[in-house]
Amino acid sequence: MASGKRDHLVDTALGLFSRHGYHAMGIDRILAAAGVAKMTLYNHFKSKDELILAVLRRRDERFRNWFMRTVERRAKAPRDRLLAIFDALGEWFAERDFSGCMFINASAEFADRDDPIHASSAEHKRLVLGYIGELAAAAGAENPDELARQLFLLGEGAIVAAYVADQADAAKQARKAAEILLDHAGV
Amino acid sequence: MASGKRDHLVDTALGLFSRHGYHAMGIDRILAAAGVAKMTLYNHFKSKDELILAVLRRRDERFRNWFMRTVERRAKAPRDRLLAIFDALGEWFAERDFSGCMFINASAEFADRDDPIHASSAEHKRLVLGYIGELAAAAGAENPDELARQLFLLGEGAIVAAYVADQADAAKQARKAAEILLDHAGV
DNA sequence: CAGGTTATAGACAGGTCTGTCTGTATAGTC
DNA sequence: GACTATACAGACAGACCTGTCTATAACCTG
Repeated sequence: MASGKRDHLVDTALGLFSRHGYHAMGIDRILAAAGVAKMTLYNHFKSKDELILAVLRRRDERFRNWFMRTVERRAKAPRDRLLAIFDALGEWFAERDFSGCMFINASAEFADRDDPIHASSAEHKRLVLGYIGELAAAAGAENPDELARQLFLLGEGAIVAAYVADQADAAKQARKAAEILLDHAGV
Repeated sequence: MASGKRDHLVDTALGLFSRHGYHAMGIDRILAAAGVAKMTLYNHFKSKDELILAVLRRRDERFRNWFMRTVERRAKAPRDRLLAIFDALGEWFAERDFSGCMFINASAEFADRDDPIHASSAEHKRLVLGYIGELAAAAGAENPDELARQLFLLGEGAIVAAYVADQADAAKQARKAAEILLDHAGV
């Protein structure tokens, strides 16, 4: 094993940062929860910020894998896959410990656009948008990029509505709006 | 004057929390920037959290005033006002020190839904949604509440896209999508 | 001018934070 | 069995945090 400890540390930190935020969750509590010594952390990471970056990389990888798999499992037809985006979001929002999007939350805490943590969050959003763009292209939309950006806005809006405003059915509303946009885009 | 110091303190804190986040910005820096003594703060507020709540109340009041005034100044016809929502957002995003939505950011840092700060953010979003609902009703939409919720999602999505993903033209994209939804709603 | 309110500066307590250091133990490899 | 890498516990430094306290100064109001 290259480093089972490192993996375990990142996993533990992922859960705690997600539920409590990045500044509010201290290193010591993460270490205690993971059962790992402090020097092990600083052996693998230069700083807390680097641990956060590793957490975000893992979250990006896991989330997008789960998201794409769920969309493609739930629907086969290209148009249906674009709608399944919102079914997947609905699944996510319904999780018992749903704590919003780790990347939106990270950008809130690391406001400087040049901060690597903010930049990493931006990159995640670009990748999600890119995936929606692929789906839109596969569906033969007239302007796939534009359609993708509009569906992306609905998705991000749904995340905020579900997390901040506690609107449990935000994903359903977004789906209804998406249907109208798909009709209009000739999909 | 009941308390010019208190007002000034809240204003200063508003700017600093907005630009740097709530946990990252300490009381001492706020006091130094405001030129106010610590005891003055704790004379007016029981704790830092109460200062944050006062900041959010003021931000809610100012933002919604500005938002409604801008929408109603830019357009007179009901349908145009629903679209002017996104022009107003575009204005906001273009401000030099645009730092995202203070309420979305507050919810990110105060994750517990029972936290008064999170609850206050939820209330702000409900009020914004309510205003859009009024505009949709005035425009004679078939289902004004549903239309309002969908436009609200586009607006929140645009905020995230502009702030997290650095999409400067998010408001324009949201406006295009909104036009399609308005057509469909018979407005 | 007197009295009370409100502000001031700044020390202080007690806690928490990140990051460093020491010395020990465990486990795998030559 | 010796060597090396990795992990351990826990003390520690130094900074920063919130919130309290004291003692003094300014400013209205009567």
